[in-house]
Amino acid sequence: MSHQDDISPLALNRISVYLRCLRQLQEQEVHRISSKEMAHRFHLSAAQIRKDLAYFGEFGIRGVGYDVAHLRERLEKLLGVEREHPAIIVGAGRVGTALAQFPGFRTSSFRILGLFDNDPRKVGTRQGELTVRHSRELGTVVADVGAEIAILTVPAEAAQENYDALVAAGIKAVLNFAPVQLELDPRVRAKTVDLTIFLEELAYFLR
Amino acid sequence: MSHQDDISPLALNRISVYLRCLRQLQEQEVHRISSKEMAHRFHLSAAQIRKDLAYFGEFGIRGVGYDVAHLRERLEKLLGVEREHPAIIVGAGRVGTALAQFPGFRTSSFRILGLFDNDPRKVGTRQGELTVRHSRELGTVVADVGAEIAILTVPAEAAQENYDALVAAGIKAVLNFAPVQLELDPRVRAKTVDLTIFLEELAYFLR
DNA sequence: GATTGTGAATAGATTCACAGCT
DNA sequence: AGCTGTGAATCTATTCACAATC
Repeated sequence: MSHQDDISPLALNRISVYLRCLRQLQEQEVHRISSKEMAHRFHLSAAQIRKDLAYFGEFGIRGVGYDVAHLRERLEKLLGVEREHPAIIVGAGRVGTALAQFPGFRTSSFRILGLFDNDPRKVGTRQGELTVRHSRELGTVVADVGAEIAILTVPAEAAQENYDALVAAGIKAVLNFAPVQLELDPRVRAKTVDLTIFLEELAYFLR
Repeated sequence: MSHQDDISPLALNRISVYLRCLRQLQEQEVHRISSKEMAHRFHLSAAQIRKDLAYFGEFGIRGVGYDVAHLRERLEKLLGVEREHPAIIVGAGRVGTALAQFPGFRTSSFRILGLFDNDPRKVGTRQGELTVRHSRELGTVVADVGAEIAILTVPAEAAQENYDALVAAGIKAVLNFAPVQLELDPRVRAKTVDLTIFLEELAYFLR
């Protein structure tokens, strides 16, 4: 928005971390904080905090530090989470239904507005405030509610076809939980989150 | 194990990806593959595959490629997933119970041998093959079953105390799903997986 | 002839250290 | 006096390109 698109995903993820820290500071009624103090409290690097923030503009006051509320607002705008993002979940298995009812979404900018599955036994069942709809209705619903983001929680072998269906439905971004290398459409950003890769990373260090 | 410990987490995660690809190739009865062909099939980089693999030894045959079954075995040993890893889940909320019954664990080297919560209403309930136990029993069970890895699925405000309890119980590694910056004990490897950070990364690119 | 393994080259990320503000 | 913002230095990762090998 305010800056170029070519920031590294690592730096971008750190911006999210800073935002989370700032929210916590605000709850603790801390109004001002220096990069040094923030690094100390949250086990981060002060130089990196300053570099990351300076990349997007001058957010601090020399000699003083950062205004917590102000910086938080700026970072929320930066990440685009100052407005709501309509989202859907595709795959009403255990993980999909768990996420559908995730209370953290209440305080986030992401609104889960649909939950889909292609198993007729699941279609029509209620999950919290949502009713499972058939995957074939994906296209209509994405258009109707203006869904931008899809969370993909289908089995590995169904991931690609569902990704393709989401692309066709006009979704903008996909968070994929299936352990596959998706063939990506350049118009639709995707991020894969694979539990076993995290566990294997930990396993490597077990000796 | 076979090599130094100072590999980057990125390269390590790519090794997991290669392993996943090799398993898929084996199912398709592909016995030999070149880095180029593998890169092409799975949308990876051939040079990087070779560099990553060569870092741990000479696994291929010049002019020919890699033996799928052999390379798979080597990578499994490398990651330490050729033996089973006893694991527990702490936090029997929606995410914890969904993971407890995750069918993917059946074919993995990770065995979920305990599920814990401190809510007395949850203690004693069954989740698949597991019965929820009270968190105060953590220490005993970790010792009894020799649990190495804990998956932490408690609310954010309870994450640090549960992490500390796991450290005290002698756990070796923790996969944390709570959105907090944990204060880490240097003896216990931890990896935090934060859903909102992934979603915010996607949100940034929505324009 | 084909493909690996690898040093050299490039690109990218992090840390240092201090000039420039408040 | 203290802290940010930043260029320069360092460290790390990726890509290139080719000699070594089958």
